[in-house]
Amino acid sequence: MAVKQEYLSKNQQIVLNIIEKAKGPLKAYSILYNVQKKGIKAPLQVYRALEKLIKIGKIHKIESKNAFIACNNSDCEISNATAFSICDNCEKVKEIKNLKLSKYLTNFEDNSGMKYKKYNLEFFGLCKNCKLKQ
Amino acid sequence: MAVKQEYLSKNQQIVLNIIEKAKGPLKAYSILYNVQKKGIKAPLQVYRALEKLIKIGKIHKIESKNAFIACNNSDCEISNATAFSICDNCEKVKEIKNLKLSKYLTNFEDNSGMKYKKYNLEFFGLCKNCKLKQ
DNA sequence: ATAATTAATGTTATATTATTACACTGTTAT
DNA sequence: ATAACAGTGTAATAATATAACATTAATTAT
Ligand SMILES: [Zn+2]
Ligand SMILES: [Zn+2]
Ligand SMILES: [Zn+2]
Ligand SMILES: [Zn+2]
Repeated sequence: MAVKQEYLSKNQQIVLNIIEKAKGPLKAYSILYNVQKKGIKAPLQVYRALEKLIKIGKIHKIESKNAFIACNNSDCEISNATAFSICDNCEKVKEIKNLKLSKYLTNFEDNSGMKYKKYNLEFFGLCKNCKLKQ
Repeated sequence: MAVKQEYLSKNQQIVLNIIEKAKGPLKAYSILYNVQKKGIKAPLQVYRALEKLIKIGKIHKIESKNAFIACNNSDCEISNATAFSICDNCEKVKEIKNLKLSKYLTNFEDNSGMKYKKYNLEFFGLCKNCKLKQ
């Protein structure tokens, strides 16, 4: 399978680096504060980089948190089929890789027979750590 | 099955009414403008009502749109297990009622054996109307 | 019945998230 | 060389959401 080579611009690379280094999802303005030493000064520069990175599947937006996380799947094709687990307590977020799940949802037809070309699924609960501590 | 009776306050009822009458999801500030004649003056009054209505399952938040829609399921239990279809073109949103899907997701275990107590799923594609017009 | 507790309200101010508008630069295609 | 496109920089502003504080109403416990 031929993988499309994506060249990242300076700002896109800076933003991607910081998201990839982070332990959890980052918010746009937190990214901004962290990259100001690198010359990125304005929100828009961050948002533009985020937009591109999402488009090419390098990162995803966690919608319920307005935050951004690096893609955990080497397979880019799955970027229009995303699933996450989110801990209600410590806010830890993990991208779920599960072929059965993604197949099930990609092939899902609603009652009217309609199929979809993209989905985003967010699961909530307590992560292992937080479950133990209770 | 005993259904817990929920009494809505004045503001909650006003906000619910307008969301239920709407054809599609409403944004918080659009709700605000629409209820100012009824005496609700500030964003916080709307957000507080929304918070409560979400909690009791009368409405849901469409996370990818920051908008709010009335629940389409008489069964309140499903409010922690939500699925929507969203048209990329006309932005029409429909709550998906599908027992198989909700069972599948409610019972889903990730690779580490973890189960979740809540999920939200958003499907994207073209609705029937928009598919025809293409 | 009254005190304590909880839920809701009203209001102002402010924080957070995201986009519009405009001028400019560099790269690729014909 | 010109057009088309993707990216940049900057300022201003729009849109979404919450904090803080004072007050009132409704519910529950004694
Ligand atoms: Zn991914
Ligand atoms: Zn946790
Ligand atoms: Zn519902
Ligand atoms: Zn449509």
